[in-house]
Amino acid sequence: MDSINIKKLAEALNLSTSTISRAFRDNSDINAATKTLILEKAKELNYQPNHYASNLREQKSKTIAVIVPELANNYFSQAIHGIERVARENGYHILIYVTDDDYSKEVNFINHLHNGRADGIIMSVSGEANDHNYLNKFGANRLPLVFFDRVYEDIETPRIITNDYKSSFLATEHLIEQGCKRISYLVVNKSLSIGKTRMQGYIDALAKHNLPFEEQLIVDCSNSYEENSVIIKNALTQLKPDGFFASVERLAFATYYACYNLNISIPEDLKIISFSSLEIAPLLNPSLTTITQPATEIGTEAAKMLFKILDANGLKNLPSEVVLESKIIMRNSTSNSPEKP
Amino acid sequence: MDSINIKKLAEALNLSTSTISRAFRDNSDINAATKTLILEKAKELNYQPNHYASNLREQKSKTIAVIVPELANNYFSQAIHGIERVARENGYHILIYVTDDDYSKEVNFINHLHNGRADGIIMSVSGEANDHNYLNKFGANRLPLVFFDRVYEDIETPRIITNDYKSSFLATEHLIEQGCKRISYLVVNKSLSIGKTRMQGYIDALAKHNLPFEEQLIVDCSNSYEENSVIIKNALTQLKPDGFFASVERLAFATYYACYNLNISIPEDLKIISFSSLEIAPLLNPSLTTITQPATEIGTEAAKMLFKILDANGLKNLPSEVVLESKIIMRNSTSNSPEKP
DNA sequence: TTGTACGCGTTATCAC
DNA sequence: GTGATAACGCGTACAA
Repeated sequence: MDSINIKKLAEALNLSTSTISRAFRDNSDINAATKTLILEKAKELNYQPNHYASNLREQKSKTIAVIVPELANNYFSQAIHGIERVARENGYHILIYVTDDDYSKEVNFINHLHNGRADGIIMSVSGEANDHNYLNKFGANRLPLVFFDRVYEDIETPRIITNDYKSSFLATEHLIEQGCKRISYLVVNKSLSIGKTRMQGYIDALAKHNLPFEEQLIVDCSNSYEENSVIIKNALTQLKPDGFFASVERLAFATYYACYNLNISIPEDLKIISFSSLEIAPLLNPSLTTITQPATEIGTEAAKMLFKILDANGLKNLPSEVVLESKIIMRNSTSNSPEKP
Repeated sequence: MDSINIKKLAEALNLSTSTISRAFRDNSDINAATKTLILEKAKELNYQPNHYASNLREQKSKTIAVIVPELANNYFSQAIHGIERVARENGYHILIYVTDDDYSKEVNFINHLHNGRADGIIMSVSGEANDHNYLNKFGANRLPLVFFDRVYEDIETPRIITNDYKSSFLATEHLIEQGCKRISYLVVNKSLSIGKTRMQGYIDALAKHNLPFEEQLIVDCSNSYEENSVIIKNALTQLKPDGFFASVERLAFATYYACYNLNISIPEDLKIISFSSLEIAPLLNPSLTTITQPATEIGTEAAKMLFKILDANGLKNLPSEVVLESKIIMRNSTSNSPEKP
């Protein structure tokens, strides 16, 4: 491996390594002429300062890590896209870690990242049912951390979230206004904060409209497509709901399949509204009424927040929470007079 | 910053840094007892070897970079998911770069990556219309590189692709068999290899079935949703095709919207088949007939290929091309007797 | 404005 | 089996 380094470049130009180094930083004084000379030669020889050496020297990595539960989900892809853009604009790179909703992977990732590999972490969490204390053991050495969407309530760190309670309330109210009397709430894990918050909106909307709340109408689903299929079919046949409020888009899709299967027609027999970032929700059969979160913007804001923390460098009068607005977009899956769009 | 390092850990245990270091590698000889002692203390003090120092020392980063044109696309999300899994299993991390189909960004990313930040690159290219020579200037120092899906034909490096020609041929034939006489081919950039290959399949299938090939039936679209909307509407009204073969899923979606708008009914008036990795294609209205690429598997194979190269360490009798099979899944958008599924 | 010299945290080599 | 030491490539005091 005869790759180029600062020393060789220095020799080639008959200069010292420090001068070369200076040519690549903005702060140091250096003769403009020598600087251009160096940069030219560097380009010619394809030299770039070694990232790891710089990092070691400067004790920072210009890298942020992004941890998400899954990737095959429009919401997270869009969020990452937002993060990537902001990161790049700031000269940062992003590392991606997928937990597959596995708490132990999350813990592993976080632990490993504390070896200097990243300057900060943006995470949507996976282990709400578990112990979050692993995040505290780093003490003051914990990397700057920003939560988005799925958060640990008991961990003190900035978070970017959406107004889930209000959206859920309005979503449920929308179903009620469309005539639903027996609305079921589909959730992946109702003990998770996000599932809980959304459920509370649902419960309160029922109460406001004097509809009884039945425990059994809370349908707790899993992460497995097959299991959900069974669970949802059972819910449909046994509970006989006339409305579904899905807390996650995946559950709406599973419901569509189940309804096709059971010959239940949406929206005549069952109306459904779902949290979803799917851009082609209008193309579904029937088009799906969604609560759409500003996914890209959430990513953007999360990244901006992280950079604020990194810039602040200890000063801690930062906003601890940013709440963005989701939008309810009404379509045929909750319509009373569905027509082809 | 009083973070822990190997020296402090050594002091805390009254050992030398070398011994500590040994405890963390698998190869070196070390007393089992001291090793467990060290690992325990390390855990207690939350010590991990600094990644950048190790990298500097070992001249490798245990990191691979993934460059994709876009992220808000099921295909690439799934591919990245596959890559991430394999990388993690090999103890590697992945950096993500999104070019937004901008050639200059791609060049920038590649250049920057050659500073030691990554050990290898997996890329789906963005700049086919441009000069690919920038990849050659690194000479023997070029990082190991694997292309997937979108490749530069003139760059010699392993690639993971799908049998696009055959799929396209079969897709077109399928439309013909369903009774289409006037099939239009929707492409984003017909000069790109992927657009070209798919087009050739289309052309040859027409020929086989004695259908005339008309230049104007090749509809060249853009990356802008608005522009495509206009282009496709024009194509529908002016060319009056009875079949669409979309080389990219985005164009199929745009067609759906256009047809809703123009009151053209799919599949009665227009049949459509598209390359797409959308998992909920069955839920569209009507359900979309797709050529589905094994996206996750492509990612997996690309990553495996890269690791093979990294392991081979120069030995170059590696397969230069892996071709995976796409599947055509027939649904209602190309059906002659559509019924609700 | 430029050069010298040291150290960032780690690991490989060579002693012991 | 363990310790001392040099080197990885770079950036910055400090000296010139």
